[in-house]
Amino acid sequence: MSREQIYCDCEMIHQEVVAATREKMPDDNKLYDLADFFKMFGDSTRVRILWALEESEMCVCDLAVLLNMTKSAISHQLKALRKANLVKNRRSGKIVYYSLADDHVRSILEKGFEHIEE
Amino acid sequence: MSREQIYCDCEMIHQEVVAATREKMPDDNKLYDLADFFKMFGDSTRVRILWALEESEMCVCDLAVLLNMTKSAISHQLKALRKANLVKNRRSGKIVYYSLADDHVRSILEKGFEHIEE
DNA sequence: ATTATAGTTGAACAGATGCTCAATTGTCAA
DNA sequence: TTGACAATTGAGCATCTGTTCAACTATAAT
Repeated sequence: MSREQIYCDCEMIHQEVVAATREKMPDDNKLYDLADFFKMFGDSTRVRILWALEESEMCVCDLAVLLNMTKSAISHQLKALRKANLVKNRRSGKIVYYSLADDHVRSILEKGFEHIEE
Repeated sequence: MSREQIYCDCEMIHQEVVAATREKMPDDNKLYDLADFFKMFGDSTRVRILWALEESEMCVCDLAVLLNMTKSAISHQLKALRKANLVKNRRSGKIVYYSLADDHVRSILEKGFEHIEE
């Protein structure tokens, strides 16, 4: 009994299409990583942080004031963004400056904007 | 007492930067919409559906078989994708065919891929 | 050393999210 | 009109996620 019949209570309607697509699809693990990557853009706090850092390097306090949130909340989100390699930081005395780590951020944000503007 | 001091227990470090960024930032509601849009790409099931539909139009059964999931689970996600204007559908008899509704999908997926491939 | 401020961290909690399950709708064929 | 199959829907449930809160570290100034 094939793997497919475990879940789907239906006859396979278009076998060739499914088979061909299965061939062309990237590996599942790649697609999980891709979803995790986009998850970073799927929260308004993180999107606003990214948009802000697009304008200029900023410290945690700047972002907290700008977004009207606690430093803690911002810091937690910056940690997630750092883990996803979307932002990087440098320390100068007591202050930690964050900036974008990736050139793709702007173009991804803009592509998204194009969509919702329609 | 200004709006900012409600939340942030710190002195504003770089007032000009914050003020300038606030000017340039899009409206908050726009950024919430943007986050909601990217949320659609932030789940592996939906990403796999989008990737599959990039190859070819498919019915719910095809997708269920391809992704090894129930029709119900697929249908729920297709509903979300439809609501976000990312997929459209057409009925032919008992079968409902889904396809991409937006040209941006491919380029957004590819931009994401570029990032995680580094 | 003590104090103050920037930033980080982990636990806890509330709300969001994705799947399952059962019931239902829509369409076609007998 | 009855039965079969594609698809949808809503409730329920378990998990994930984002914020708060309190405690902590790091750095600089007095």
